Amino acid sequence: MVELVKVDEDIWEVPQSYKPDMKVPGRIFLSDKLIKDLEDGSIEQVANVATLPGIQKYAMAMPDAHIGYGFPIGGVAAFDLDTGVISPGGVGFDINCGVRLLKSDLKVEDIRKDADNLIERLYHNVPSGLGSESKLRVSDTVLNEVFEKGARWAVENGYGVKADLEHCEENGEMKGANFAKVSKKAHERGRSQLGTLGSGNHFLEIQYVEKIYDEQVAKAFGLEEGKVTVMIHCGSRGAGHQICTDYIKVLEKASRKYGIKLYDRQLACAPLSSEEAKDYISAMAAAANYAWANRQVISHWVRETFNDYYKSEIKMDLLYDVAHNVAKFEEHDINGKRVKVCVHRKGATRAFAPGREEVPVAFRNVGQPVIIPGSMGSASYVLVGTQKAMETTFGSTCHGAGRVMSRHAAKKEVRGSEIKKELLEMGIIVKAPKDSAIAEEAPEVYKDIDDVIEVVHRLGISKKVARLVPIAVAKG
DNA sequence: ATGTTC
Repeated sequence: MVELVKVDEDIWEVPQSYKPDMKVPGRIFLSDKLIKDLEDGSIEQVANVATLPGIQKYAMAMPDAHIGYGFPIGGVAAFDLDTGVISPGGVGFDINCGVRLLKSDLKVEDIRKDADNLIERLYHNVPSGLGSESKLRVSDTVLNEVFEKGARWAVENGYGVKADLEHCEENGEMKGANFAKVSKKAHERGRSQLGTLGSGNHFLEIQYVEKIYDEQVAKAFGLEEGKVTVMIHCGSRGAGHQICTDYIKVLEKASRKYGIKLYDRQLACAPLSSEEAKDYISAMAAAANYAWANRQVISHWVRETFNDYYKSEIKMDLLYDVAHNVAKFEEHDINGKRVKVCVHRKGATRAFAPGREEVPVAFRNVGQPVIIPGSMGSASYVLVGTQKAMETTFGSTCHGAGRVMSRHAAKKEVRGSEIKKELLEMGIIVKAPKDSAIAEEAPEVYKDIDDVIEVVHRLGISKKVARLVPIAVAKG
């Protein structure tokens, strides 16, 4: 196993000499404390990614990194448009898994007594769990619209307001999506799941702003200490999963066809200029749009639930919606030149600096809101994108706490009923379909979110704005 | 993450 070289505080390098075909070195952003939890396999995966054609600067891993399919989760890699590739493994199975944060005007002390009832209703109104089906049934024609318009489809059909769209990455609508590139099977899986949370670490959480770190940015984001927020963490469900599965096969063939040497079969990819890559990109965009529509529909039901419960219109503005599993075409400064590259972020969040045109006008002078969900029962964070991120990580940061124990191991090691009790003693209500779902997501199977955030803050690849603490959580 | 096995 390769020795990591510490090049600076919180920065570790996988030397380019480790594998003969590495085009660039690897960079892993980790504190001395967190490096103990880093699996050897993650380092190997970073090195493997560095062998792919056209990769720029470094193959990177954020402090929440762990082993994933081909690329590590927490991985960032940018590829040159002429010489580089795109890989479904660099995006992930849950295409455009992401997080959004709704801001209410309610105060934490006013809502405590209602939390039990509220989460019960939210749990009822937003279907969750493995294979969960929506109360919304869409026709083929409508589903195609969802694939191509994303959150805009939802807003145009009464699920939310126009302002919501301005507060999503890509306005909740990735261009270039083509439903014709989505298989029949993916269509079928998508039809019944629009407006569902899913399972695993996906959740819907009532929280409050416990602490503000940056008054000026918090003000620009409209965050106030003691105010209630709602966080929604989910993705593209079975549709995105099927699209990923379908295109891994296509790109495995393409890898052979174009003679790309793969250190790991899971790195299947195709040159960005190829037909296979273009098809995957069109389908990936469709999945991304499905995920945005999904989070938008869920947001609408959350608003409805609160309004109905309090018998009045509760302010529930969208702060922002981030995608942490997607590949995007962006301009970055590389070797003194501004070039367009394809940035893969898999379990990594865009953290764009002030001034970037991708950042909504309302936040353009402070930077992009970065929303980082904690594990169940732990804090979540709002951060802000920085120039340092642009220079160091192609404008990227971490996406969460990151696992330290597999789902399988967690189910054996941890008792869900115990966790539920412990959380309740801490004042956190958990609603889940079964106790084993709670065990898989227990706080102790994740790294400490505060440690992960400390690293990205100290590195400056995003800066702390606010810490959010859970009150009640509904999960799949 | 996922109708957890083409």
